[in-house]
Amino acid sequence: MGRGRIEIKKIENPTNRQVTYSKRRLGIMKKAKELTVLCDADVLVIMSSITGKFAEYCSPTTNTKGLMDRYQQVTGIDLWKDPYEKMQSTLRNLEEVNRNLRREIRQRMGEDLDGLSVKELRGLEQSLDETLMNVRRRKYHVITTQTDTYKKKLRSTHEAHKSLLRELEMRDELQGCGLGTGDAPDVGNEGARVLAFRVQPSLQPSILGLGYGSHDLSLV
Amino acid sequence: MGRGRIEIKKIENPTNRQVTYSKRRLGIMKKAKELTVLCDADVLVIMSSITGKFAEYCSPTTNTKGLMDRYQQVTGIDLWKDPYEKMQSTLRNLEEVNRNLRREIRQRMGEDLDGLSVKELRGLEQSLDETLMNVRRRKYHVITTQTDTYKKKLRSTHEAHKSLLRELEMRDELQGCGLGTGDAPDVGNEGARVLAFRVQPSLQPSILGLGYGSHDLSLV
DNA sequence: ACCTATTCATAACG
DNA sequence: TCGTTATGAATAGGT
Repeated sequence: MGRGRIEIKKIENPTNRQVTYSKRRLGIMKKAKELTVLCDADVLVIMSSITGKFAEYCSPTTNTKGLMDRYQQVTGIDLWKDPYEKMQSTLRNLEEVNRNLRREIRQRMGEDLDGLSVKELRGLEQSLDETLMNVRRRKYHVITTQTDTYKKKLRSTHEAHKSLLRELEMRDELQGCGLGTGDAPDVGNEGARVLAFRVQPSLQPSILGLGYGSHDLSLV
Repeated sequence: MGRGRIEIKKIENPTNRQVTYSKRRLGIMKKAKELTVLCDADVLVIMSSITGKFAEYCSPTTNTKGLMDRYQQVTGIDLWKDPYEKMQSTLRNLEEVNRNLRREIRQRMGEDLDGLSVKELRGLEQSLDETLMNVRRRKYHVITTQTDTYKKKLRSTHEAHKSLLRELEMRDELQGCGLGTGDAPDVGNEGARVLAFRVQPSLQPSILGLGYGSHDLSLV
């Protein structure tokens, strides 16, 4: 068709190619529409030129998604069925695991114990006992460490204080008397205040919202 | 085209319609292929006649799924993107929750305590203490209940045994002497055997595989 | 976007 | 479903 036949191979001239694409695209669209009407068929056509522009025709009786769904249902081709189902099973699995974890936590909080046998209760009791010892050990360790830190800081503060006093005394001696000793008590107060501030334990609230004592388990 | 023009409306003659469908289907396929080659374009065509048979053409450079993916990406049309992404975010969320639950369990098992402050440790300690009391209470309750049950069963078995004995004695008395007393010890043995069986404590292992003392948390 | 010579698709029929 | 053919439709190349 057209002035002389053409070989069916890629048209090298880009302009020509684009023109031909437009024309033939319309042609296919028209054919698709005609087929839809003439034969009462469902047709889906999607085209994209090298420029990335998409063109679509879908018979009015359906829509793209519906037709694709039916298509893959008939062909049995996965398309996205496989990853979807995999994901779904992963999800179910995670939910199951989650339920178990929650139940375990509840049991480790002394709730929901009705289903446990004496043997299991004994095991739980022992585990809790060991945990309690661990927690206490850890607590004492943290407290000791903190205390040591404070002691060291206190010591260094005292050192600084003393050296300041010494310096002042030396200055006093160098500059002679007459400035009094009013500064020394002040410096002492200052040190005490700093200490009081530092000794304040760092009561930062749990970053992750873990508040032991107010477990509501209302996650998700 | 063809011997005389035709109006573009549904072909009423089913045979004719089917024939036309087949021919035009091939025609569109051919055109699609030509467009693919001539213009280096991606083309997807899916057709289904009223009989439900599907026919597909997809340019060789891609595949149906790939082209559909790109198509919906460009158009932004949902298609199945929405449910998929929703699911993905749900999944991520569940995984996050899961991690938190596991961490909490680990902490309630005395591990992973390094990140906790003294206050949190104190709270955990108290919670564990309370839990321990709960568990012990529950254990004693279960043991007591079981013991009571066994006692009752034992008592009722004894009653049954005694009444059997009484009956036998009555029979012996009614039938007069001469049959000996060989039956009575036998019946007694039978009763003792039944009792021994009943007294067996039902040490069913945890149905859900929760074995306190061997927590590996290797779920999922 | 339009024109037109030419090729192609296909309706009707066997 | 397949082949043939007359005919109208599609379109390549040019403006």
